[in-house]
Amino acid sequence: MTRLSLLKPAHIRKFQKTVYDYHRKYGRILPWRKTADPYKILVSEVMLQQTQVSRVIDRYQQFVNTFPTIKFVASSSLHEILFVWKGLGYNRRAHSLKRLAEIIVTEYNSRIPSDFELLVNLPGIGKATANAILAFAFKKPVVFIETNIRTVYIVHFFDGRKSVDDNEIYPLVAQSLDMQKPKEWYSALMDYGVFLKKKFSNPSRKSTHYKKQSPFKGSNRQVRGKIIRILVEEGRLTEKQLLERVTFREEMVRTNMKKLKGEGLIIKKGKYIIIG
DNA sequence: GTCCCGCTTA
DNA sequence: TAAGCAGGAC
Repeated sequence: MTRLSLLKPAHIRKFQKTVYDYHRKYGRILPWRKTADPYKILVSEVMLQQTQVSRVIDRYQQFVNTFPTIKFVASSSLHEILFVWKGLGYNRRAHSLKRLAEIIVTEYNSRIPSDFELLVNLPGIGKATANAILAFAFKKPVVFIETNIRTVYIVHFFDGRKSVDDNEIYPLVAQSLDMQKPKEWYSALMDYGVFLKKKFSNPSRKSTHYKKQSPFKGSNRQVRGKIIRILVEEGRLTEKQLLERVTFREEMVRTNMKKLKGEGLIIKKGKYIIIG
């Protein structure tokens, strides 16, 4: 247990200066930082879940060009949405985004809520994403942690520690938060975190939150990904055609088709299987 | 706790 | 070849 729970004001100012100095010199220019549209910021946050910034930039541009407002997402088919999503991975996010859009259009008059409880109850929006939307879209001084933020605090305040829990980090995030400019502060913090990660070879491994992911090759994730990709490209296929195209063990393909059907990502229409 | 995706970088 | 990614749902 650390006893760093209360920081001195001078210490806080010095830390903030370090972060802001880095940001002034090396801060990233990102398309979703140029807009004030909460919808577009929400799209970026969902895309950025477990996905590198460099891979999101083009998809984000393409997505907001294709679907300029949340009404376009709500009224488009999942197939149209997945067509733009293709290659980003975690296809459930695209499904969540469509369901979320339908809820916001029908229940919230097409406006993104600026309330944590309302946001976090939307499909595909958890604690981190809800708070990121509040900070970046509504400039609210919320306290939250994601992987880059975690890295910064572990490096600066837990040097020498082998294991750090998020509950030890939250008070420090709260105390060092720039209440006047939460959007700029969190942008700077994340940019700085990316830098520290390269410099110290992923300090987040010291987090109790850290977890290594299971191998991708031969996994259900790979099979699911392939099923979705082929259906997005071909539009519709019979079960027989799909089994021919997805070159994995037939039993494994059938199992994953059932799961995808259960989740609403694919459906059976007549003799064809199509994107939900 | 496990599962969900696919790409870049080292 | 492996690591890791502006996490979420169950």
